[in-house]
Amino acid sequence: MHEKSDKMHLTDICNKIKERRSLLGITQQDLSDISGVGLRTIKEIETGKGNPSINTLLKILDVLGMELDVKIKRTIE
Amino acid sequence: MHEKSDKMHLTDICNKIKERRSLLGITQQDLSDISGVGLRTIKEIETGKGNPSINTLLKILDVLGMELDVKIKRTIE
DNA sequence: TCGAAAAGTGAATTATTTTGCTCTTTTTGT
DNA sequence: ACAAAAAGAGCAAAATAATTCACTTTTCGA
Repeated sequence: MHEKSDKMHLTDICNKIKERRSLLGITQQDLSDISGVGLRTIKEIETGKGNPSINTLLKILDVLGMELDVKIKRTIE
Repeated sequence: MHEKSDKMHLTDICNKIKERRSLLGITQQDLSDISGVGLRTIKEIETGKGNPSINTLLKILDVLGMELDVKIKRTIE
């Protein structure tokens, strides 16, 4: 249950990255060059096979004009 | 500029974890036991010396009743 | 349909996180 | 003030992320 919940979250993040990059019309190579994160690492993340460190994630999100937010869970928003 | 911005974000996250745990009145050891993340790792994170992977962060946040959100940056909310 | 660009995969290496052990320092309650 | 509990740190081993290089597959426009 825990594992699954974590995985879901992680894949959600990965999907958002992939979608956002597509929307911006840049390639994985572009994202790699600009963010300084290795191309292979970006590929891993976008195919849901990665477990990046926060710093790696932040570098990528920054280029995509996105940010990370930590908040208290609410059952009903 | 990039480094600093990233660091700020990371320390923000670390601080929120530390504060939230205190609020809940549990020890680092408790958090370690419940989340399954090593005590040393939790200490590292709370003292701002860590760069946890997403999975590690999610395990901790889950116990603390918190969640991660990825969103588009807005200059003015 | 073709060919080029982009995306995905395997293997090997390097870098970093995660971890436990031990010890010191700080905090907390009585 | 004292003792116990909790938090912070150094060290080294194990696990895993990050990176490079080479190759295959898929996507996409002319």
